[in-house]
Amino acid sequence: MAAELHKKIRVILADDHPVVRDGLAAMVNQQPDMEVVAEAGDGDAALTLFEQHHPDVMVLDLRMPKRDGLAVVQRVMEINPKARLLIMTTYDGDEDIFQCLSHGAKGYILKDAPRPEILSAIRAVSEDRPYTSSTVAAKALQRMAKPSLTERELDVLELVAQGRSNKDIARRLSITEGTAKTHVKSILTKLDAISRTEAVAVAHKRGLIRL
Amino acid sequence: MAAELHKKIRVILADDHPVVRDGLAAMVNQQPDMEVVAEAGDGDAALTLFEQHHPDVMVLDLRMPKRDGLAVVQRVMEINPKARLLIMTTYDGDEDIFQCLSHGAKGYILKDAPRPEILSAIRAVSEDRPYTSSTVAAKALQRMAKPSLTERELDVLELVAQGRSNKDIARRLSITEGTAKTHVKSILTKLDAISRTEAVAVAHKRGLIRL
DNA sequence: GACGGCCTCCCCCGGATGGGAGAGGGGGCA
DNA sequence: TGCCCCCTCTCCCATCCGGGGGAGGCCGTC
Repeated sequence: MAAELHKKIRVILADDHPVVRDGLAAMVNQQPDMEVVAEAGDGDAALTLFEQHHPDVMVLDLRMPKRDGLAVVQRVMEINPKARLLIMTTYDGDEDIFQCLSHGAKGYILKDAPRPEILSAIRAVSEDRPYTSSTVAAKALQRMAKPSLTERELDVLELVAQGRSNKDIARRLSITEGTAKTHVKSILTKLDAISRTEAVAVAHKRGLIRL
Repeated sequence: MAAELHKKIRVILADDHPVVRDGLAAMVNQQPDMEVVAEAGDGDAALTLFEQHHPDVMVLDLRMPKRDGLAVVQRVMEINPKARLLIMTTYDGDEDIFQCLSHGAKGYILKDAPRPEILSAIRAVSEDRPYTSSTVAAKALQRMAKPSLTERELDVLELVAQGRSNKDIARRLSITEGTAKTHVKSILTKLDAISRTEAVAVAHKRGLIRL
């Protein structure tokens, strides 16, 4: 398969750390079968460059200024549903990866992956084959088994994580305190937590919330 | 100052992301006045390589497997109090940086810093001049003004963040529930929070706890 | 139409939590 | 020695929180 010399894999890198971009670029450009055609430091730039270059693969950091990885994935898939996106991030507990994958990203890989794994992920995605690191695959299975929170519950959870009281949450969401309590109780049940503080801890661990 | 050709700055890089090491190495080795003499992927390796090479500067990631940046700083300063360490991390809300700086690290810089800033930080530290990014300096001032938690309070805070009840905390720390409550109340006062959940949120924001 | 999920609201109640105030012992520091 | 901080423990009390229910309305799908 490395014998296909007719065309190099054209790659765009999007990551807000110059250092990481340098490392990836060096790694990619050393390969005979791929090359970096552009680099972006934020989500907006990634979109612009994607439309300019139409790369074979775009490597996307999940956490970026201006527009995060998920937003970029959504927009890119609107522009070109056949786009091949490889999500790259630091933390493997991130809930967003599932969102990205379900929105059409072809692969997911951790930043601390060894070089060969990163390169083979890029090659896989370039050929339209999905690539998911084993740890993520395992988490996906776990996740399927567990009940997921509704939109409203996520709204409430976010406020709970900020340390708001039920009364305060009710005020901010324009619902009664009783309803807020109902949501909180539901969250506790689904996350298998005894207190709101534990729920926040669990939510953090599962990447349901950030910041 | 770039005219001092008699000796290159000898640098060790310690970071658990191969990609980041590649990026830094490429950047450093392009400079006429510095070179990378070794790379480490975890804290233990960093220590071993430090003793082998006695570099002019060691660039240290705060979050590393086996032994984190702070532990490496402490150990290195025991071995050689004159060692020049540059701490590098992703997140600027991290409380550990102050620990590192007070334990003798010479500089601190964010991973998303532009290339020139990283290079000048390495040069500064190599000349034994402190280097601290402006955002960190600002935070340090803020921090001085605010009351800091005691050791015991941090113990309690960690358990609170895990979602433990006062009773549970008391059991784990072998104190009475009343005492646990006293600590929690003190934490709330110092962090200016109304509830334990808000305290956890504030603590996260200030980098007092992790995970 | 019937079913089920989601959001909204309601009830009761015991235990946990937070606010206020006090107090003793130990260790460090002037 | 005296002072101050930290850790420990105590008591009181209003409030919040979490567990147990139930229930109506609005959506979809089957």
